[in-house]
Amino acid sequence: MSRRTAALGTSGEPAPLGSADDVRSTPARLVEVARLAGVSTMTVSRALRRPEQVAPLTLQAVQSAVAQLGYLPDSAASAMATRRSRIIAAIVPTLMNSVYASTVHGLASVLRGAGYELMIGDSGYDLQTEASLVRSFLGRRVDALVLTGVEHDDATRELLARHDLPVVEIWDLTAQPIGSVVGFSNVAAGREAGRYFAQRGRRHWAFLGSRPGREGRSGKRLRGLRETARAAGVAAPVTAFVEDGMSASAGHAAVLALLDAHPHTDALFCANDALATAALRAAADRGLAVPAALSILGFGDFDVAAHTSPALTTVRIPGREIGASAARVLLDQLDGNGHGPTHMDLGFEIVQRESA
Amino acid sequence: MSRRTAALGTSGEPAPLGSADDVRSTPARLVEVARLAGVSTMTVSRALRRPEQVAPLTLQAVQSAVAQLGYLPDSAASAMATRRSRIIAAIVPTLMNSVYASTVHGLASVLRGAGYELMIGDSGYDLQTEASLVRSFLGRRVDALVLTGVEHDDATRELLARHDLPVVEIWDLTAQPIGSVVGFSNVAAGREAGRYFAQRGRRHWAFLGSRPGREGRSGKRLRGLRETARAAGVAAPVTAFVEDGMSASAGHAAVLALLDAHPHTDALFCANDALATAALRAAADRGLAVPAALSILGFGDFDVAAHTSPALTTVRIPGREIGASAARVLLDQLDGNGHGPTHMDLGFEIVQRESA
DNA sequence: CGTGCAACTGTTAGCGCTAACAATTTCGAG
DNA sequence: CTCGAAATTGTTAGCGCTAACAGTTGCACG
Repeated sequence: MSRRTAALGTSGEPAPLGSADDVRSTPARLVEVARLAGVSTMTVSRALRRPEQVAPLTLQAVQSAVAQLGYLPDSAASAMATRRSRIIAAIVPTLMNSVYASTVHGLASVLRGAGYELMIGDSGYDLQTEASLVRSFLGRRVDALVLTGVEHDDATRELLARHDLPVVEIWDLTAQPIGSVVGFSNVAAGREAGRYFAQRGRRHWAFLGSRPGREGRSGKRLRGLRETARAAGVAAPVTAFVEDGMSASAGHAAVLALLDAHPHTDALFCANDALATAALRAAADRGLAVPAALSILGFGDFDVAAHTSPALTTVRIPGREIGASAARVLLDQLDGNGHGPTHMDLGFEIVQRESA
Repeated sequence: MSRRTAALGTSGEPAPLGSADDVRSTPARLVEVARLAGVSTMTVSRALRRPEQVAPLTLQAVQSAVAQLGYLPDSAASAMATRRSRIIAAIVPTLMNSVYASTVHGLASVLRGAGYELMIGDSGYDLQTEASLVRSFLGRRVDALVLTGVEHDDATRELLARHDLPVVEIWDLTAQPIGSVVGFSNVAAGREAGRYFAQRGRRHWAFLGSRPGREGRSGKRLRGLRETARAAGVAAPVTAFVEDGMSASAGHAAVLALLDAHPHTDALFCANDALATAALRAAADRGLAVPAALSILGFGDFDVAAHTSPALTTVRIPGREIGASAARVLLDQLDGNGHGPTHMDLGFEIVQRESA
């Protein structure tokens, strides 16, 4: 795993800067299309948005004028007039993680298909950043908002209370949603992890997660694990926490400490696969066979999970489906199909590979 | 690597849907703030955007009115009036790949700091999709555009010619840029890969990439590799292509075929780490020791690269820096600091791990 | 051959903000 | 004091589009 700069390439192609030799004025407006087609602006507007309301000949005239001028409707102006921006915003903790990336992808593809554009913000797992993103998005007059998680800053809640717009929280469930919820039960995932350990005769469980400030998603998974421990009659799981839930080095150190303090540990549930990967290395460092001596169960089914050795057994979350469903829920509400806030549990799945 | 559904969780919390008990009218407008502060709308507008141009007492009155009403400026209206949307759009091939995700992150953080919002589109490596995204973004009147790669559909070029706005192409270099370019030389990267092989005494090179329709980034890397082969006096590299450049299974099959047809191959350069990972498995299937019998060099330094066994030696691209620099280039142009189109070569770096 | 209605097109007003300029106030120098 | 420039505030006129309503036409029907 050594890392060395072997070469730095900055040679290559030359840098002449060509310039367009194409003369053209300012982009066309609706009026100009109208003038060229010999109709009123309103007719052009209609021809573009509800062609069936316009006489075939007129339609044709408008279309050819549009083509000739290369007219592109100004959606900002349209947004002003209709008070609908046709923009939906989503805030995820990070884009670096492929699971959230698939959620975003699911959102974007459904929304784009319905003529909406997606605006993405990444909060870096920070609730204040989230609040400031929400503020900025509301200023942009987005038509709806997708938030990851069910924990939010007071400022966020206040803002959302003032601007009543469809909101969907994803990646978790809650009894007090802001609007709709599309996710899965993190508590149930923790319980299922426990059941998985119990079935395999594991008696000394441990949990590795990010420090639970308030009860975040990681904390809920721990709660579920604890519940199962109680029910199965095994000791309460020992815990280790890291500040930065995605830091491999911090995770590695935390696991070493945990294994030294609790040498009998035979099952470890990690709040995400980045931590699980670190745990794998820590186990190797201590000479523990995985899964023979220690079962390691990850969370998230990150890209890396299939490529570690041993390959990670992990909890898979249907990220893409969450995004797609959230998008559909919002579209339903926006199209006013009478749908109110929705509650969807999309579940999860334990993907068994080698580590547990 | 077996994969089995061990549990499907859909239990958990109940689903009561709370509703806000908070009465409030429509969100506040500039006029209302003005009324409350006892000044004209223009003064409020100024107080918000150029506080130094407003008398301290007035400023205070405005600020308290803003706070009291929870006023959020409508940036859509502002965009209309100023003809600046303060939105910049970026199109990347995919968000699923962490290298593009870091580019997006670099873009977003610099832009957000300057009061711009980023709108993201993923083209799925398809030039027509890119064109339709460009069309949609231009309709949104984005202030500037970031495109990945230097190959574009004619429709894209035509659209951009009509709407003259700052454009930056990233992740490659070219002698005929649309506007600015911030990237690295894919040809040079290929050449460097060859040099790396040559230094290690490899004589039978191979290349695995996506089918080069026109000459894409993958094709350029191959070209560089070929040039070095010629210069180093080794045989031209044998090649294998896959349709979907990210498909592990297709890559796996292609490499098996290649190794069977050319058993002397002792060095393989893959156009990305997903393919390289597949190659690693194919080599194992054929009982080839990596890197002793076969050097495998990847591209991209994906998350997975450090976790394969053997760990992947790969070409690292400064994705985040590309994004951040592209953002700065655009901001410079937008702020009219006299900067014209820019050409930046950010280079790359071979990260030596174990596979080559 | 007038009437009524559907189909189509046009007119008016305004979405919420800001550029550009006009008006007013302030204040120090002379 | 008086005057002019600087500082501060206000007025007017849109940005490019569309909702809402007001024509206008064509045509079936009695």
